[in-house]
Amino acid sequence: MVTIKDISERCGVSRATVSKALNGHTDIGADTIAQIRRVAKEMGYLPNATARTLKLGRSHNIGVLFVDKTGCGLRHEYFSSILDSLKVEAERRGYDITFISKDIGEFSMDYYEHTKYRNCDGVAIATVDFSNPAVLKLIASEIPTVSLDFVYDNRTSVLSDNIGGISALVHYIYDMGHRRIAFIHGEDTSVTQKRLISFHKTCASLGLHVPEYYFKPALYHDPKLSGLATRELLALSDRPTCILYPDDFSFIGGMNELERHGVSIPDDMSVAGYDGILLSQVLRPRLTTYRQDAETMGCEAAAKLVELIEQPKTALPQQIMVSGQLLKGDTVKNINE
Amino acid sequence: MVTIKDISERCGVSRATVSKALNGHTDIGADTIAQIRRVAKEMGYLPNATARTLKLGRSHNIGVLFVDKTGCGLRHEYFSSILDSLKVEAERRGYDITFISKDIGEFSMDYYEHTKYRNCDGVAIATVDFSNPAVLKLIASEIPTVSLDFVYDNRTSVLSDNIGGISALVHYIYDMGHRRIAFIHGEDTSVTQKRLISFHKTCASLGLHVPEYYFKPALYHDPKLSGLATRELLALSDRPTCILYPDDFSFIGGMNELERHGVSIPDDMSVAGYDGILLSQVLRPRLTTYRQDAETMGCEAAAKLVELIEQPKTALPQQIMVSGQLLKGDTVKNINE
DNA sequence: CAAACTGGCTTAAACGATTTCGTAGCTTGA
DNA sequence: TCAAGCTACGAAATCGTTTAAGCCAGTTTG
Repeated sequence: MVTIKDISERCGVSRATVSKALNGHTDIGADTIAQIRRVAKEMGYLPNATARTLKLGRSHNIGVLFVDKTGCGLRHEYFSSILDSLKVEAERRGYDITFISKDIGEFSMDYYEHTKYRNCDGVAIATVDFSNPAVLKLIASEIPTVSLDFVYDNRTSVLSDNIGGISALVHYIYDMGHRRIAFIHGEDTSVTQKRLISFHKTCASLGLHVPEYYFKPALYHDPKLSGLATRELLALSDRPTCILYPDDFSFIGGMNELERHGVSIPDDMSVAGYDGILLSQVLRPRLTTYRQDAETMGCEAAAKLVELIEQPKTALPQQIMVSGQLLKGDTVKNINE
Repeated sequence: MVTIKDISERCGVSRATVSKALNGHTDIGADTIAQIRRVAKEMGYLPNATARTLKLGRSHNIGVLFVDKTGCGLRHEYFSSILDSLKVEAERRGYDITFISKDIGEFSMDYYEHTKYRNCDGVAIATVDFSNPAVLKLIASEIPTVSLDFVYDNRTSVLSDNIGGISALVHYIYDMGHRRIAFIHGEDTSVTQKRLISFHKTCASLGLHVPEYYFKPALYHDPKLSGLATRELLALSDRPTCILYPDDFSFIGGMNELERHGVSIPDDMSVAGYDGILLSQVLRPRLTTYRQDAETMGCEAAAKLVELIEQPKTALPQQIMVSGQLLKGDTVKNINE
C-alpha cells in the first residue's frame, strides 16, 4: 500500500509536508503542493481511514442500531426505507455506516461498548424496543445519538407524526360519513400509545363515542392476528363501518378475512392502513392510508446526527417531527348521502 | 478512555505484558494474567478496534456493496433478507458490517478504493448491476469477495437456483395440465437470462412450443409494467392459461389487471410469481411461487467470505448454489380433467 | 561446572497519519 | 544595519496496540 512515507521519499520532503499538502494547509509552497499531489495520484495513494481515526479520534463512521424484537428486522419496508435514506445522506456528508450489534464474535459487548470499540462518531437508533436497558445505556451516554420514533430525556430524535397521522385518518373517515370506526392496533409501544391517544382524542373532539370492543389488539406486520381481529369485528351486532389496521401489511390479513365473508371493500366495509408502503398503492382498490415519510426521517436523522457530531457545542437537542401524508385511496366509502 | 497503558501502570508491568495477558499468550505468569484481567475489568477496559486494525492490518470488518439501479434498493425484501442474515452470520463470526459506497463526502473513490480506505477484510457484493466497471474492478482485485447471484472468473459466489426454480415452476404448471404458459420477465440481467434459458429448456423438454408473443419484457419490482404486459396477454386470441410473473411484487400489477377484466384467479387464469416474499403467502388465494432462500444465501455468503479471509491459502473459490422451494399456492388451477 | 535452556518479563519499533513547535532563510521597514 | 516578520518546511511526539528480540535469574543438562 502506498503511504505518505512513500510519497515523502519520492518527493524529497518530510512526511509532515506531504500530509499538509494533501490536506490543504497553507504553510506549504504552491509548487511543492502541486508536485506532491501529482506524485500522490501517480503512485495511487489512498489515505488510510484507520490511521486517521486513531490519531484524530474521529472515525467519520456512523453506527446504526436496529434491534429487532419482531423477527422481521430490516425486512420491514419502513425500516429499510429509513436505513436506505439515512445511508445516502450520511455518505453525502462524508460518513460511512456500520451496524452496531451486541456480542461480536466470542467477545460480548453491549451497544455502548461496541460503539466505543469501533470508534463510531455517533449512532442512529431505530428500534421497536426502547425498553431494552442496553439501548437506554447507549442513548444516555456521552456518545451523540439520534433516536427514531422515541424521545429520551429531551435528546435529539426524529419522530413520525403519529398523532397527526391518526388524526388525519380519523377526520377523513369521519368526513366520509363514518360514525362507527374500529381500531385494530399494534403491540404496546410508545408509538402505539400515541396512536391510541390520538384516536381517542380525535374521536372525542368529533363527538364520537367509541365502544371498548371496537379496539382490538394485534401486532404490527402480522396479517394473521389482524385477520382474527377482523373476524371478531365482523361478528359484532353493531359492526363498525370502517376498520383501521395497525399497518398496511397487516391489512392483508383483514382483506382476506373480509373476502372470505363476502364483505366487499369498500362497499360493505371501509378500511384504512398505516405506513403507505409501496404495496398499499398497488393494491386495488388502492388502500387509504397514512404515508410515513421514512425517506425524510432517515435523511433528517443523518443530518442531525452529523450536526451533533460536528458542532457538539451549538447543536441543540431537538425533536424533529416529520409529518406524513394522507393517501386517499379507494377503500373508504363516502356514505354521507 | 481506559487503555492498555493505564492498566500497565496500575499493575506495575509493561504494556506488552498487558497486551499478551489479555490476548492469551503463554509467556506470562498465571498470577500476572489473573491480576491484569481483573484490573482490566475493574477499570472498564475496552480494546480499541482502530488501533488493532492499524497494527495488524485486519479490521474484522466486512464491507457490503449494494448497488441499486432500480431505485428500490434495500426496500426489496430479497435484498433486505440477504443483508439481514448476512449481518447475523458475520457478527456471529466476529465481523462487523460496513456499507461500501462511492463518493464518500467530497472525496471521490470507487468501490475498491473505498474498501481499502476503510481496511475492510472482504466484501460481499449484492447488486443487480454487475456490468458496472467499478464493481468488476472490486471483484477482480486482490480483496476477498463473495458475489451474490453472479459469477466472475470462477470466484466465490452464492447463487440462487434460478434454473431449478423456473424449471420447478414450469413442471408443476405443466403437471396441472397447462400447455399455454406465458412468461413476463424482468430486465436483461444475468439472472433474467438464466430464467429465460431455463424456461425455454424446460418447455422444450416437455414438448411445449411457446410462441414468441408469450414472452413479455417488464421490470422487476414494477407492478405497473407487469400490469401492462398482462393486458397484452389478455388481448391475445390464444390467451395463455397461465402467466409467470417476474416476481411476487410485480404480480400485484397483474392481479389488478386481471380483476379489472373480470378474470378470476385461478378459475379463469392461473398465475405464478417468483421470490416467495412474505406478501405472496398472505394473499388470498395464496400465490404459487418459488421461494428464494435469501436467508441461507446471506448466511452462506458471510460464512464463505470469512473463510476466504481467514484461510486465504486453503479456501477454494467455489460457487454455492442455494436451492429454493416451490410454494404450491392456490393460483394455479388443475385443468387436467 | 560451564553451557544451554526456560519462564517471565521489558524494550523498542512498528502500523499510517496529524500537528505542535521550531527554525533557517529571506524580506521589510526605520 | 538590525530587529521583526514572514514563508516554507522539518523534527518529533502522538494515537492504542502488537510483537520480535532481548534480558535476567533460575534450572537443567552433559
